[in-house]
Amino acid sequence: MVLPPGKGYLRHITKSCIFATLIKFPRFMDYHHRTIEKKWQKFWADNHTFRVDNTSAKPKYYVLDMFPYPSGAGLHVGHPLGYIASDIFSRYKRLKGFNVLHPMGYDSFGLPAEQYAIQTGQHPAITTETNINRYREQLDNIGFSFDWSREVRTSDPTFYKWTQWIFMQLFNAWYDKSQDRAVPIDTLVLHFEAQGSQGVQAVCDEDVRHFTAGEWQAFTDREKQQELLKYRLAYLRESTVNWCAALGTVLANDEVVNGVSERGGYPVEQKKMMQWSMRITAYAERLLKGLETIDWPEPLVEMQRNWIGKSVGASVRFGVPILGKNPYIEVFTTRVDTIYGVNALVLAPEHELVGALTTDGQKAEVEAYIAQTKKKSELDRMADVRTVSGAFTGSHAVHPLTGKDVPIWIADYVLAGYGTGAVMAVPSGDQRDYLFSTHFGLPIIPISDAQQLDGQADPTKEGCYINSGIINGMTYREAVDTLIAELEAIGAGKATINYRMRDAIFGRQRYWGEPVPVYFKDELPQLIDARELPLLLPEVDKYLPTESGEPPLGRAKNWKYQGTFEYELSTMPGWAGSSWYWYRYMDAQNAEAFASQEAIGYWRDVDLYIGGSEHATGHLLYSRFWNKFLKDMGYVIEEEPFKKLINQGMIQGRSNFVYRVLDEEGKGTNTFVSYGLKDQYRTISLHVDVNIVTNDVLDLDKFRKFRPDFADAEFILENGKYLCGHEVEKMSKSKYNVVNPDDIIEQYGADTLRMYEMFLGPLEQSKPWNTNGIEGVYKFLRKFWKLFHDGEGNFVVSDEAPSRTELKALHKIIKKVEDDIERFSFNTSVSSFMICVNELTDLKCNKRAILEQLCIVLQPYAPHITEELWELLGHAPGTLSNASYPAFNPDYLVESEFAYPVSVNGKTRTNLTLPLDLAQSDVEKAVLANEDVQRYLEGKPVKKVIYVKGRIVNVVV
RNA sequence: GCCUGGAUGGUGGAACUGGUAGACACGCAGGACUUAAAAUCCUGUUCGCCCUAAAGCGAGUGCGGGUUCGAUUCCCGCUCCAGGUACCA
Repeated sequence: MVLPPGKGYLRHITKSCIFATLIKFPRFMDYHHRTIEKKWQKFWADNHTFRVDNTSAKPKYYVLDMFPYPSGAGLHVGHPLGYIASDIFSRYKRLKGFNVLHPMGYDSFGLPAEQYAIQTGQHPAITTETNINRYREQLDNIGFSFDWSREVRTSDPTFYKWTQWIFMQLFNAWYDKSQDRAVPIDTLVLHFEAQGSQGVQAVCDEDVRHFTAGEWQAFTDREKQQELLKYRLAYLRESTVNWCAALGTVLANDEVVNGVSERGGYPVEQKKMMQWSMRITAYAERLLKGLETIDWPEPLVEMQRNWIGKSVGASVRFGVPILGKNPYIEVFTTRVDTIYGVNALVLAPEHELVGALTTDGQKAEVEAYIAQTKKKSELDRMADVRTVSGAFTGSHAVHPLTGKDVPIWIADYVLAGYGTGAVMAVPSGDQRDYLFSTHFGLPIIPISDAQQLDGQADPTKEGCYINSGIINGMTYREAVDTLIAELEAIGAGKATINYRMRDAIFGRQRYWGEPVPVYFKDELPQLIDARELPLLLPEVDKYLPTESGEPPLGRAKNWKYQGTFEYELSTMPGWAGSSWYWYRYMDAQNAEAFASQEAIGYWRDVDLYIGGSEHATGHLLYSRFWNKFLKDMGYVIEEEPFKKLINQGMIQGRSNFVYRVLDEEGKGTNTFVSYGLKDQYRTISLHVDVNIVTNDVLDLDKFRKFRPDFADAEFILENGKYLCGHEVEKMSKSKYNVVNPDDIIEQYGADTLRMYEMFLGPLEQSKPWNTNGIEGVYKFLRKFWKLFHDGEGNFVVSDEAPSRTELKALHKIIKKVEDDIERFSFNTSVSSFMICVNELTDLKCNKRAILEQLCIVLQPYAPHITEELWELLGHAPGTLSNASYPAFNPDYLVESEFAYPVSVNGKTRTNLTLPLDLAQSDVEKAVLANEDVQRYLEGKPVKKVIYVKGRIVNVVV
């Protein structure tokens, strides 16, 4: 007998079936997933089956999952999807003879634990530890082949020591454009000492000073440090942050919704603060170029490209005599060819020159406008994107080529943060400029004979230029080259590349993160001594900002460097630890380095990385940046860290509903009507726990226990059942649609869960979780188990030589699974396993030669049941994990004949079995001789016979 | 708006290079075994028409066109859905 899933064994032997049980006993050998899975999980852990060495004669393969943040809610059934896929791949690669690194760890710094600490006073380290233990238990239940000896936790001092160490390397480096790489800051100091700032090609702040070697040497130490900070890759910068006074903290952009804090709804203001930043813009071009060398999903590559946002154009200086010291405004344009169509310069309202440019007469108007835009940005500015607004400053600039006066305006359609925060308005070529000009009655000058200006701008590059001075009559390409040359000659502009991406802020006014290994001396940041790493996170009395508005670390008592100097009080952002963690797995215990050169030399990069696409422009960009930096400094080898990347789809929730009948007054009654009959009543829908619903049929007893007020619920059934409605929503507790993998495993086993998650559909596709259908996979495993057992449940395999049909079934699956795994099509493998086992069941095949090989092929998907059967087959326990994937022999699949579908004019009419080695003329003869074919030809003359060997025959009349 | 995916039975999905659309499952219907249930097994299941049945006919992969002997697959135009992005000069 087979035990009913999910229920206690003895509890379910009712009186009436005890007799039957006694007769049929003993049936020990039934598929009993709970004992089997526990047994093998313990065996793998006790024997360190999946521990991997950093040396091997085998080729290396590194399979990485995006590590999780251990949240208090634990894993739901959606989380392991990617882990299961990567585990199947890892196990497969091991069978294929690779030395596979497949580790797991925790991204354990983060906001939720801190939030919990603020509310309860419990130290985030304790919360985190508890959550990690829960995660580990859940992960272990699924039977992953992780090498846990390499586990990392970003919040562990032995880990964040190296995060801090990398920060120090970034602080001690600058980007030399002449070598196109980062180099130690000492080289810059040497340059300054020898030649001053002359000839330095750096990615740096805009306000760097120009000085001679002598001047440099005469600088005070403080001046030197101040200047160097403008070059460092980790540097301090005044940045605008979302400051929420009520919460006393800085919020991330996604914590601000409609101008107020997501939590609590408090007002948020833009505040300037000194912040640590990372000069990621130095790597913009390499980050862009690298995308061509990696095998990532196209949408993700596209997202990174857009994020980096490269645009090629020119910067042009318009002279503004009244400005005095630097008498010009610089604009960036991708269409320098339209420069003769300029009718105005438009600056962002926040542009730093607005004050100086505003004449007395326009002052009131400009100030009113600025006030208006400020208010607007606090509200939802996106809403009225198309409203044209602006104000004239009263000043004029000089067109660099025509010498004519160009009025200077401000308008909020120009963004302060992009380019130079100023544009040259060309209404004939740019729709925004067009709307602006028509609104304010500015002239619109056509600049090309191909332009059609019927109520809108025409950005065409076709035709020849008109009204355009030195480029009149030229085409686009000629015009651009001519203009750039001319602008350069007169010192009014040059070809420029602009990137949308900006330097990343690298500080949070939070507690639960890595302390920045910096202290302040004379208000200048200094690194602590590397030997003092890690700089431990100090204890605080509360996890809130101080009364004076400093971050929580300001509360730490006696927390001073060498007892004197103030430490940096902000901590690192969430992405710090995750920007390099894959290297730590290579050599997780190393106390001397973040990983040894030998380990890095062996593992090099991640061959396969699986994770969600939500990290497209965060983690995946920062990681590539840090990796390139570490490579520049000679610590790592590869330019790109993740060779191939796959996004697993999101698993959404599938909610179930019951329908409560309402009485005449619209009040809820105690009666619930089944889904199909609900339209006959006035009802209100209520979420019901999906765990008490099977195939949309409600378990009435469980429902009565679901909530106390349902205890006496009555039902209007259809066909004797209560059917629930359903809807796809986010998986969340409040919607009662969370499915815990532990429950599934208890009922059906980990092997079933693993296979079912894969069976659900293509890995990359998002889909709702629906437990309907899991029975099919469970049945499959029981059928597979039965192949090895007789009707009495005794393990019986035969040593007889397999038949050709049996060998064909086996080799079909060997080939199919190999092909499927290589292209990450795990769902089709599961189907094929089912087909294979169905075939072998029909053949009553229990031959060792077949079943042994099948165990190996199935092992990556269902590791527990296969290990058990492998042992029963007489192999040493645990050896299945290191078996060799069977070699595919195409001979077993060769067919001598094929049942051709025969179609007439493209419509399939009949099947005809013909030898495969028949010549085309013989095929035609055979087909045309066929009765069915003749019937469809209706005596019409045959024009042509299409014959594709092994595929189809098509008769055209 | 723009970029990127996607749309196939009652449901999840399959069809890999243009070659038998709906594999494999779920669900449903019917049957066998059973006192009964569970489990297991068998049969059927795209839709419509016709029919006692067998068989047959027609339509069919979001919609409309096209290329081709042949299109879920390639091309053009559209609709809807999902994700990303947003006045980026």
